[in-house]
Amino acid sequence: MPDDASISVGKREQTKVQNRLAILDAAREVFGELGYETATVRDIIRRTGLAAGTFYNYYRSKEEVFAALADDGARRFAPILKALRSKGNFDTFVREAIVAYFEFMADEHITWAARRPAGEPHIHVQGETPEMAAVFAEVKDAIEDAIQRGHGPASDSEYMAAACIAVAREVGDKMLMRRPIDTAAAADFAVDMILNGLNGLRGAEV
Amino acid sequence: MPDDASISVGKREQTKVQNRLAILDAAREVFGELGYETATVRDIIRRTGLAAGTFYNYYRSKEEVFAALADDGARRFAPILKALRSKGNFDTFVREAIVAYFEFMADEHITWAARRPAGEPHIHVQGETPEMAAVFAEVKDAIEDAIQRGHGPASDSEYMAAACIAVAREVGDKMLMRRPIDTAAAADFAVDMILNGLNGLRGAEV
Amino acid sequence: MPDDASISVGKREQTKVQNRLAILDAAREVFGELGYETATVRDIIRRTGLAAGTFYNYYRSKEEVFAALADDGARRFAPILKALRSKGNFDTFVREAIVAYFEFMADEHITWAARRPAGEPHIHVQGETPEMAAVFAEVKDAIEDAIQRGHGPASDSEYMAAACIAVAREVGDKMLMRRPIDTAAAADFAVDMILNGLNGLRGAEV
Amino acid sequence: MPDDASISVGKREQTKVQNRLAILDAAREVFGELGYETATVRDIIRRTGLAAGTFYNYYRSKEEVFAALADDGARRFAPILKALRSKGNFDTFVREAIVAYFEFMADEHITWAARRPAGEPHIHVQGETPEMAAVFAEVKDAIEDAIQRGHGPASDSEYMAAACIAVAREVGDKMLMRRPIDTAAAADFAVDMILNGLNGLRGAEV
DNA sequence: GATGAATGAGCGTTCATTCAT
DNA sequence: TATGAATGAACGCTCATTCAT
Repeated sequence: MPDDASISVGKREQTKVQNRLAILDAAREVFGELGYETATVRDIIRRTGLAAGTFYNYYRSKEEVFAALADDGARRFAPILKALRSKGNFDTFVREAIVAYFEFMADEHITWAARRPAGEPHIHVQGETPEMAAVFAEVKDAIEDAIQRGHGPASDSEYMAAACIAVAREVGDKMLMRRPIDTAAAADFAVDMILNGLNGLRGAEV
Repeated sequence: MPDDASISVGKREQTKVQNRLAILDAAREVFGELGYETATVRDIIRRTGLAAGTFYNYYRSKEEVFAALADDGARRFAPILKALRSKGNFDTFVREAIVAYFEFMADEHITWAARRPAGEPHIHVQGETPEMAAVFAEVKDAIEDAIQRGHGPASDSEYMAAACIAVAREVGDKMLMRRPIDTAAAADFAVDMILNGLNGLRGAEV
Repeated sequence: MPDDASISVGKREQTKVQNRLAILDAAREVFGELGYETATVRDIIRRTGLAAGTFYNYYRSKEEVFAALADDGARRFAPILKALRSKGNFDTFVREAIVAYFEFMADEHITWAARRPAGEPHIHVQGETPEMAAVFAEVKDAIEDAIQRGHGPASDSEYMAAACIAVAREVGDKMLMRRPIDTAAAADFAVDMILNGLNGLRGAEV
Repeated sequence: MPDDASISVGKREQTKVQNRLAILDAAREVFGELGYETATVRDIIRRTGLAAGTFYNYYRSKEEVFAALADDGARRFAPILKALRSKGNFDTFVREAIVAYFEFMADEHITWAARRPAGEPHIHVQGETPEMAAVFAEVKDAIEDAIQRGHGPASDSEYMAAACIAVAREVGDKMLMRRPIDTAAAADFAVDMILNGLNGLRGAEV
């Protein structure tokens, strides 16, 4: 028996975390490929190679895996964002939040940028992956927060937050579909767009 | 067999178009109420009062009705949009497109603004109704078109279109959830946001 | 086309009633063999040879077929019993009720006397078939009714009804297991037992 | 390893019997609360706090625990009954057997009188608890035995035993549902009913 | 012997789709 | 063509049972 027994873990625990991860990974993929609604628990377990019943040793439902995934994403992104909220002016905050968001997406995208079943009427569903949704919600909170604390323009704050998020999200999505993925350029664009609109971008007019 | 069959379209043809319409109407309602994913063919035919099999004489699947609905929406909105493309400068075009879009949405929204299954992890799915999706695509085409013909700022046109659309869509969605529905205010906001960004909206800064 | 079309029925209707009957028959058998609790919807449909989904075109659940079966049994036995309630004294009533009950059982028993899975701890479950249960309830009502109307001995009527039923049921069960089935003898025994007890039966004592 | 292992049964043996008892107790409760059919092995082990697999070190199936429970009940009741068989005449035997049976039931009933799932088509299933079933079987044996040894009336002994048991069982069941539980009154009734029938009970006739 | 995760059959049910009428 | 019952795959989920630890 090894004397480092204290740091080792039983094989059982090992396979347990492996399985849990396998399910999470499979779920991430499946949600990404099929969308939350379409995805089924069976799709997920099928992909893990585990038995049907095993899924329920880890999660009680599709909703629950989804939540787990979302928590995970949020947990990892939240501190990044939180660090930004306090310092600097609004413009800076926006820029840094966008940059953080885009980089986070770029890091993670391999998983969730997966193809969609082509022919389907998928209608522009963004951030379908739970992590994305969670990250998205974080960004949104941050922006609304900033706006409400007066660090942003005094306009219809709900519309503003919605618009900012929308731009970040869409541009982020497009960014991920290009090769190479250029987060800096995308962030530049998104920030300009958010802060100054199209007119801030243009050299030539009609 | 009635002898007046000769003076009009055959009864057959009549009921044929009636049925087709009934299915489309039912589908619109059902998609609006349940969402595309959740809606089932059964839900649709149930609402028509027709027999299950009859559905398949008109459409081969849920996807197909969806597409038909989308075509319909697009067909009705396209001319509106087309009228705008030629005249005026880009700013005007954007404003008018947005206004047209918002008004179209407001007119139609009764159908598709219907409740969503509340507790669900719904994640920002916009334009769930086929007409909306189609209208959306039209707007997008128009913007990209304008941009590419030089009637807009010379920047990354894909990002630009995406961003414009994103703002229009999100703000439009939010608009529909308020009472009263104020398309003018929403359009003002969206246009300002698109053209000048947050800084164009603000009086006070940090 | 036959001119007696008015009395014929479409082939569809025909198979519909056939299927409904097939399901009822299968259900009766299955309940008889497995018991209500153990029986599954799938057991029932499996026996019909129909597809799984077909069951649900006829009944919404196991409970519902059960109820249908019970209704059927009760409907057929109730008039027999009702005819007895008014006339005669209590002894006569008891005798005739028992006779009616036993004969009814004997007529129907082929279905529900079916074997039970031998090794199971089945614990003396009588009348497991819905028809039986229904018939039983009828008998019970009749007896309680008679007792309460004073046509019976003034004792604890609940105990009395329970005891009468118990004897009828048990003796009836045993009767069905013998060959040939002798309803007269069984009825004689049961009536004597109910009216006079063991001492009424005996010639010799210890 | 403790050196006091020698002075008592091994710890192993101790926990072994403890576990066995825990399972039996849990099973008794569960059967009482849920009924034999509805109860699952999982229900039983859940209640013991033991691991799922442990169950199978003691019993191979639900049926087996049931049998064990029944044996237990029978084992405890058998001597009581046996004491009665030899002495006295048949009437006395019947009375004493019934009294013993009713008192045994009343003593134990806390466990197995537990609620049944109310709305269910439960159909008069008696003696659902294994002990009850076993005790019941004992009584039945005793009666048949007495009858066959000539200590009872010379009639159809199978019918007689069945009828006696039936009365005892039903009246016993009803007795347990009343408050206060009056074993004496119930026994009086049952004995009169068994020995003299309804006519033995009655003051007034039709 | 105790553990408890894995297994996979099976359950009730819904659904898209077919096809005889 | 319309009908609507039949079909059977698939779904979410539970369960008895096994077996590596």
